[in-house]
Amino acid sequence: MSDESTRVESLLKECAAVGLRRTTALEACLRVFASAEQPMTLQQIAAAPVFGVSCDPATIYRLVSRLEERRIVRRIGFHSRAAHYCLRESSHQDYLICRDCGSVEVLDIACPVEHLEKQIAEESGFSDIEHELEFFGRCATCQS
Amino acid sequence: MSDESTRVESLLKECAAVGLRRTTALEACLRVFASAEQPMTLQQIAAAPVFGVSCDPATIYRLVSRLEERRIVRRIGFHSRAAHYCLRESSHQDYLICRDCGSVEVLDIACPVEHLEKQIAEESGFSDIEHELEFFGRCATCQS
DNA sequence: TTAGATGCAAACGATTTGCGCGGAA
DNA sequence: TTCCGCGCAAATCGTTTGCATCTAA
Repeated sequence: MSDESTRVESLLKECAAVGLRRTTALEACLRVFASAEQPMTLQQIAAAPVFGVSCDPATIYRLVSRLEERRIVRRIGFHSRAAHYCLRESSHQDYLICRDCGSVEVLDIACPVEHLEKQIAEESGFSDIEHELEFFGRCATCQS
Repeated sequence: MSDESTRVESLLKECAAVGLRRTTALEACLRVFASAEQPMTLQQIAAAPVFGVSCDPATIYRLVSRLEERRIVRRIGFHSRAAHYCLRESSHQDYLICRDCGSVEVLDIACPVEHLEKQIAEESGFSDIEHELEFFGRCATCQS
């Protein structure tokens, strides 16, 4: 609650610092992200109850794009047609996705590849390396 | 060459074994996959010179979907809007993608997470687990 | 006052589906 | 002869963009 509000407040400061205006939509959007358990699609964000009925998809699209450019949110691929987004602030996460029902679980493991990034950067000449690791399988429910 | 033909031939046998008919499109499609250096999009496949001028995208879509269902090809997300596909036969690969120009490199590293799959399966109840690991960065060219 | 945001509507690109025809088995 | 696979055309879906209006700074 208050915990989440504090979080949103600090995110808003971060946004202000990178030149974003404090609009209703931004605030609502951050609130959605802060309370989300999992990465969300633009549609899911737009449909969240924080926005009265719902919000214009184009607005959400541009808003989230701005947040992604400023590196406040991270984009995740999964295998669905729609992209998913989550806050960058939380530490890096890896995911386990059911290829039948599409459910997403956040994996609670020490990410095993972070140390590889430096090595790969050196060998390839790439800079600013990040990674994305996903496991796909069939969840218990879908196996029956 | 002849090496590639042998490979295509063996893939065709595999296809026949899972109930696919030996059509011109299937053969051409497998040839494209066999000679591809990297995962390809449906569009790239459809535009390959092996198909006269080009092939109907719907045909490629259904063809590749069938191949994916039969587990002959694997689908890969990357972050582009279009999905990429590659043959499953080759051993598992991890990728390094430039987030500016979209170029794809196949990483020549021992994949560090394969041993995690069993552990994750046990803890989560998921079955048939596979993973996808991608590194994103800016390639040397895009840094200038 | 003014540059950045929003809403609405229309354009796009990548699938995805319906349907009638043709060819592999 | 039968059923799978193909091409064409149309529908979907998730963005992505143009433009006029609004508003935080």
